[in-house]
Amino acid sequence: MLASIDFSAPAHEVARLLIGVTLLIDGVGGRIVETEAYDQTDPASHTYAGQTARNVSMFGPPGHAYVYRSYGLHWCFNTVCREAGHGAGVLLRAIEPTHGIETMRARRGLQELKLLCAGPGRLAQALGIDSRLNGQSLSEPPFELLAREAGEIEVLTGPRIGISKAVDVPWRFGLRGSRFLSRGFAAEPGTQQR
DNA sequence: ATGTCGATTTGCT
DNA sequence: GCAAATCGACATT
Repeated sequence: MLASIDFSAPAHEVARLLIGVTLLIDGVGGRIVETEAYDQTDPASHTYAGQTARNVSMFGPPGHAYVYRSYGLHWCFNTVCREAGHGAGVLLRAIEPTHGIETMRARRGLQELKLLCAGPGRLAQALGIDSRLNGQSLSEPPFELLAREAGEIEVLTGPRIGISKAVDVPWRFGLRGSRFLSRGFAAEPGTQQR
């Protein structure tokens, strides 16, 4: 069943809606368990200072991909939010591997399931994400978004990771109880730290 | 279990 | 020139 996400909503709402949704690229991927929201009013966002060659797709239509290179070597994957021109998006930080696990293991050169997609760079490597996908629509191949199963899920929130500005904005979201998070949430003792 | 360091693109917010 | 929405290797406790 296809997921119907309203990507024109504010980034922090979309970030919450995406938890539990299954993302596949060429049939490979899994259930989204961790996201972070960024928007143009946010000093930690790539779009804070306006449009540049790197971030153009974040100013494009919602429901498309923004892919950028992090620290010069990792790819990171975002979904663009709000109406075109707002420069808002959601960073996918962790996925629970469910589809094409052997493909992901091969791409990552790694056996351990827990670390296959636990982190934005790892997730991008496992799903084969690179700049070719930048600006592409998420409602067309190779992308597939499947609605989460019926029933309640609990979403945790906390401060975002790896930034030095707006560190107190609680725009990191995670699926409670998942062992596939990139890190635990402070509010939830008992969840792993790594 | 925790620390530090290197790889290397992008924009200077 | 330098910091960055990161990760893995290697060192030390």
